[in-house]
Amino acid sequence: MGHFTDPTRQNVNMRTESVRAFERHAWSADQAAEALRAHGCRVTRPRTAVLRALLEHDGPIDVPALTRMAEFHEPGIHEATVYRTVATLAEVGIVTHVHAGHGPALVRLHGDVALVAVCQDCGSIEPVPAEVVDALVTGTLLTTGFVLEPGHFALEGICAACAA
Amino acid sequence: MGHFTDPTRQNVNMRTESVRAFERHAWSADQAAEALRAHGCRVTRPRTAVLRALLEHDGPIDVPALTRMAEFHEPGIHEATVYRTVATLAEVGIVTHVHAGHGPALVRLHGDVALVAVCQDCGSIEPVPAEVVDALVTGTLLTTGFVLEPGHFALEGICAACAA
DNA sequence: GTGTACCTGCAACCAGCTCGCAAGTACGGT
DNA sequence: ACCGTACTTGCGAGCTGGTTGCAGGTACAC
Repeated sequence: MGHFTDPTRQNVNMRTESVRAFERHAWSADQAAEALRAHGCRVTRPRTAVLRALLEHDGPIDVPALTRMAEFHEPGIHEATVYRTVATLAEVGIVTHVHAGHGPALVRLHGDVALVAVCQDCGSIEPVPAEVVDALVTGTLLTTGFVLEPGHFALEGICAACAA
Repeated sequence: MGHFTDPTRQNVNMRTESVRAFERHAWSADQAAEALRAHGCRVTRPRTAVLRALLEHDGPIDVPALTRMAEFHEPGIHEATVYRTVATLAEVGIVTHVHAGHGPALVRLHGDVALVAVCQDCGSIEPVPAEVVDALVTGTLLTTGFVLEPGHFALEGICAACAA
């Protein structure tokens, strides 16, 4: 799978500045718990487990995989609970979810770079450089008045490796 | 719903050149039938009904709505048949389908402009100008090597009307 | 006209996701 | 430290969008 689906490898030296910016996020476990409480939500063991799983896994991840990771911290956690937790975290502003073509939606921490491209061949997920995203958003805004929200959708195509 | 979901209204004078270009397509019913035969596919009454419905309805449309329109030409046509017909037409290259967020996929004739934006508020569908699309595709290609296929996904955000 | 391979209608099925409900638990109040 | 209540969770049923297996029908080559 993609660069961001394997939490054990980092390979930071192979990545550009914009790629590393994509992986950075503004949330720690404490900040997230604080944000939850600020919204009148309780900080429960299942929610903490989902948050820890999200923090461990940089990059977009689908709910079944996220559940398996959260299960490491909270055995027996139910997938429906993870769906509800993700919805709660989205309301609070900690995560967003993107729809990448046919498959399930992908959950990710609400970071600074917000647009990803999914390979139709191998399913890998790659970030799109911030300057390209900016050009798209401002270009669309100026020509049509449409305000794009890059955190809520994904681009599709063929990645460099599969195209070769 | 959006500008392209109501086949009875045209309002051409309110639209820009790029918008009208979006509505033009390269297919007539005869050309499409020819393309089907060239691929070894039979030209049946249900398929003709779906094609006529697509030609009547400029712009993206989901399968349930397309089925209702096709039913006008071929009463009793089954939704599963329309799904299969759309898949066949996609193989032949007559249509593409885009995934627009949460809802069903949208089917459209394989025309000249390939990227649309869907309003999360009102569901309206607007084309993105060709120059913005080109900048996105070439910018992504040059910086990451990723080959985007704008015909297969949609952008999301808030349209000018809803933003106001 | 005839045969056959493809296509259609139908219903069952599947994936992704949501919901209703009873049991459990975080946390403000005391 | 304890209690009470309102929020959360696990669980299973259910919903939506889409696919598939199969028996019967039909386009089209001959």
